[in-house]
Amino acid sequence: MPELPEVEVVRRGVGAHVLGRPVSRVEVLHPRAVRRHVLGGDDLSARLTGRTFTAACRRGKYLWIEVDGDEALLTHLGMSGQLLVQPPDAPDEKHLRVRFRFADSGTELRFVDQRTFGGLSLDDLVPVGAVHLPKPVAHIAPDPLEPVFEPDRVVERMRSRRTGVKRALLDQSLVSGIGNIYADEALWRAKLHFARPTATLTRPAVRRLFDAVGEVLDEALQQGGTSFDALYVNVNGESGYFDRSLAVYGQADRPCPRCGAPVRRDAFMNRSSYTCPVCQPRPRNGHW
DNA sequence: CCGCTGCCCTGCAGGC
DNA sequence: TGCCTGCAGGGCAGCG
Repeated sequence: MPELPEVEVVRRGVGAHVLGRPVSRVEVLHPRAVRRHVLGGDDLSARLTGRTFTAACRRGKYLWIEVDGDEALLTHLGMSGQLLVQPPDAPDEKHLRVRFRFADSGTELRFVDQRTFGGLSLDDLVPVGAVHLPKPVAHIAPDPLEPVFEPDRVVERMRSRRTGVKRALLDQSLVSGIGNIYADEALWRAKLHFARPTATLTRPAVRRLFDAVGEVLDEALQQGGTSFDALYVNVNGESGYFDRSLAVYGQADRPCPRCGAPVRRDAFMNRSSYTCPVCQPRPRNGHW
């Protein structure tokens, strides 16, 4: 469940259900789910057994659970990953990849992932600036909901790029947590076309864009994230409701909520971009 | 260093 | 009915 609001919903669920509970058994049911754990599934399992989850943390779309304070079980949900808290007698999900049992014999933590783009690993925590991050997350920029996010600095970095504004929004080393849905929604709110060159944007325009990013992420989080189908759920298997508030994402041919013009879909980066052709005119000659 | 393409997977919808 | 293509919310290696 991919973008920041959905991952944050899962982080809160994990934090509420598995902290302080010693792990009694880890079953790795699909090797691809632990491919980023270099020493393999048996090692992951052995090193977690008997230890206790102490905190649930997140940066951008990465989620990790600190283990006794010095290591972290790092998770990326990829396109279709889920972390579910389930009673031990609940039937195995079709795409169950990793199961964590606890010494109290209560609920299990399950990693379920249809497309196996996501995965788990156990990593050392390293200091990065004012925070500690799992090593593979060290190069990921702060997300807009973190206290260490510095808007002015990110505005300048974005303006110094030589690329289109949507490509920059999706670059997790510039600002993290934004994926295809919230990029399109924020660009619509800021009335910017996805191909607008970052270098042609004024400082106030980029600031307005990041204001829009912050608003759309906050609103989505308040509604439990965006769920188009059963693949995107919280730890209890429940869907979010922000799909009802989407202005343009997935809304091809439906009216723009602001001006009524039909929303258009364009191919972009092997994916799709949705825009209002009136509110977000395509830039011409590298300008607008 | 930076920007960009291709690829890793499974499942579903729609066209033929 | 079944086969094929295109598409899906992500990230990374490797290229120029």
